[in-house]
Amino acid sequence: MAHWLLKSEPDAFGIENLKNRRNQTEPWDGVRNYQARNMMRDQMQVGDLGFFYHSNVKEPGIVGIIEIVSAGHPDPTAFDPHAKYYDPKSDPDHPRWYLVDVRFVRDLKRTISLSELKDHADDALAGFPLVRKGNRLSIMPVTDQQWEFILGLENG
DNA sequence: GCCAACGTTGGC
DNA sequence: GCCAACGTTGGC
Repeated sequence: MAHWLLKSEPDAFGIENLKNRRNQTEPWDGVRNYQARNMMRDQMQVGDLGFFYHSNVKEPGIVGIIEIVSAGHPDPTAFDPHAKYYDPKSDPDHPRWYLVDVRFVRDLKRTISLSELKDHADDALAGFPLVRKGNRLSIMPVTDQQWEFILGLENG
């Protein structure tokens, strides 16, 4: 089982929104980045767990845990001319963009802030894309060691 | 609001 | 294939 981190701006869709969805489940749509697309399409598996990360807020950080509940499949919002993330270059016969469905698992007891994570950028979290300067990836892999380390911070 | 860093586009 | 221009991300 692999681990992931998924970013979202809570102004658009935060973990509170996810909790309020039917079955606390939501398609993670609107991703328009090839690296992130490839991970959803090719690597994510049902049962994988992910951190839910809030970006573009006063205190960016990890706020909860989600589970991947579907394999990658085409993102229908790319086909919809009225959708915000419509992409005319994607069509159902040759989909360009993919998504996975995610389900709320639990809140963290506290937000583990980006600044706290960066404190470990040179040791336990060395190589973790999130703490690298200029990182813009909205979906990234988390190694087992990084996952356990970050979970350990929750009680610290 | 600023701006550095990044990914994408398109001319050549 | 190169790379300048552009739009976006996202921390601060």
